[in-house]
Amino acid sequence: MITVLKLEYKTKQQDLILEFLKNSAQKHFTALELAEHFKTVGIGKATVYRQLEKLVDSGAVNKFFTGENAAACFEFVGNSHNENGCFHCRCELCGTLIHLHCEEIASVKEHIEKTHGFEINPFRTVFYGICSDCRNKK
Amino acid sequence: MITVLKLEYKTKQQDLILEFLKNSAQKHFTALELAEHFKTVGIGKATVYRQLEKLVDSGAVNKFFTGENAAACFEFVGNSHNENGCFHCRCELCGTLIHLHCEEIASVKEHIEKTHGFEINPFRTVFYGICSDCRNKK
DNA sequence: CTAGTTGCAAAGAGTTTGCATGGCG
DNA sequence: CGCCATGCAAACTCTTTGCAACTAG
Repeated sequence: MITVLKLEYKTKQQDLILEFLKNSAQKHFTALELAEHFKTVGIGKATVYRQLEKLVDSGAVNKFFTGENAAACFEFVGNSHNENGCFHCRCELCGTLIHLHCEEIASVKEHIEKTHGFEINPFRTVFYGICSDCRNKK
Repeated sequence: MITVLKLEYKTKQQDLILEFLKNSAQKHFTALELAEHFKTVGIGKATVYRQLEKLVDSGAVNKFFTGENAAACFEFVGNSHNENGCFHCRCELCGTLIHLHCEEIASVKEHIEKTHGFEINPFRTVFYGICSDCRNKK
């Protein structure tokens, strides 16, 4: 259960990116959004991509695809791979991404694992559908 | 239960693409793979993209992201919109697509709808994870 | 000092768009 | 005939790579 964030080589760029994501837990950003944000500090686009890759490998950051525009999203998950797993819901109309922490879903994860032999990866799985806001608008 | 694939304008390119996907049910292709395949018949890349979009809108074809390389995948799902909703599980290792008909999952769909106000679209939603075969191999 | 990192710009992969031509209804 | 679809190429978006300068260990 111990995640070793073995980032042997430390650079200030790496620190800045990790800190920013850590302080924005539960929020997600595309690589380009991050690149844009760090441009002011003088961190180049390529560095953002390269550091994100390392952070994902280290387990500190989660990478997932929303399917919206083929742009990957990144978000801090830390060393605490919480067993419940946090699922994402993406609204097909307005694009909002909703984080779902729910016992009932965690139990389905378990059900599928035991009964169907399929081990769900909550970090990659995204539920598509219509959010309550958009439903009400209709 | 009848899905009307209302494709008012019919072209032979559209027919070719739909037929090909229908005859390859359970298989998935990227847009570029399809474009490559139809290049020999004289169908342009842009047409493949544009027709795929329409077929997805019509419900005949499902579009999903493997997350592997940010390339979208397409596969025939037909008019069989069974009300239970058939969920897909995609193995991250071997790429197998598993069709899941299960009461328990249908109930979660309902739960999320009622409790979280989010209306899941079973056709777009794909569970990512590791299938039993690949788990056993490890 | 050595090896990994940075930033820039250029290259790549996947997808979308503009526009003139062609085909369905 | 009018309108949408087609095909080509160019444009666009997201991501990766080459390379010289730089920096952590």
